[in-house]
Amino acid sequence: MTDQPRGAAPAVDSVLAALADPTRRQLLDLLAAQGEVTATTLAAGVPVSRQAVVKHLAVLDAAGLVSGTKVGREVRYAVRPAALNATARWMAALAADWDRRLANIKRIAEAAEDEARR
Amino acid sequence: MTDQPRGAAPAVDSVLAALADPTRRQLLDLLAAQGEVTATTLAAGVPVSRQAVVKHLAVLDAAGLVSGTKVGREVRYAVRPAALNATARWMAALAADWDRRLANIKRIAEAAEDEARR
DNA sequence: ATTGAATGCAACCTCAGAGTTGCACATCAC
DNA sequence: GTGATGTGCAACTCTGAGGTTGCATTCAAT
Repeated sequence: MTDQPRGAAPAVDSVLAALADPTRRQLLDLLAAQGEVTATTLAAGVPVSRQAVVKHLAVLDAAGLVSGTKVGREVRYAVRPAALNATARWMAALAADWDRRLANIKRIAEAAEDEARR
Repeated sequence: MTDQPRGAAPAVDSVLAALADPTRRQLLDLLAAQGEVTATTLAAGVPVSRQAVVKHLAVLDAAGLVSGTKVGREVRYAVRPAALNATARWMAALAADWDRRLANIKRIAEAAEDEARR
């Protein structure tokens, strides 16, 4: 039931859901600061277990916000700005659309008021 | 609890949490399309009860995305683009910051590689 | 080959929030 | 006034996300 009106809408859905969690935002911050690190390393900088971090990284990965690269026996995660950029643009477009519609509605309302005033 | 930071600080936190729910996004869409409507009217265009809609509107209101105006015995809700705009800007800035950090990290990594190559 | 450290998988627990129903309280229309 | 319509409040259910623990597995290193 998750239809998105805009055709090119990527996974705005999942990006928003991913960003809604504060722990995940913190993880993204750590990732952006440290570049490529493993889930175990990240777990040290966050008040949850490694497993929880892994789950969060899976969500972020599904949203396209991070990517994992297997290097030997460990997995290095890194942040990917593309999906965030896309969502930011989507959001800005949505805000503009609201503005447009509101202006239109206001215009109609004022016209109706003039009509009634006569 | 839910104190409303009037004016600037739009609590990106609560905006993201509010937008994470698909039903709330749908409600925002309906609101943007119809201008000022009541919760009862909105409930007709969404597959949940009026009470559920009221709760969602409360969340959206706390995030600054909508505002309710009491007119007689009914409450007209309308969309407010400001908070969304602010969040979009925040997100774009965050993406830019990630880009900056990633570029920096890449530079450092390449320098280290050169160092090791000698 | 064995040992140690890292990841992956799975079962389990807990609680916030999405949704419902029922009823009391306003408010408009007559 | 009375009746009808709309809103607000409260109790309740229930699913899923966030978190934990335990163990199996993989890989590097000596």
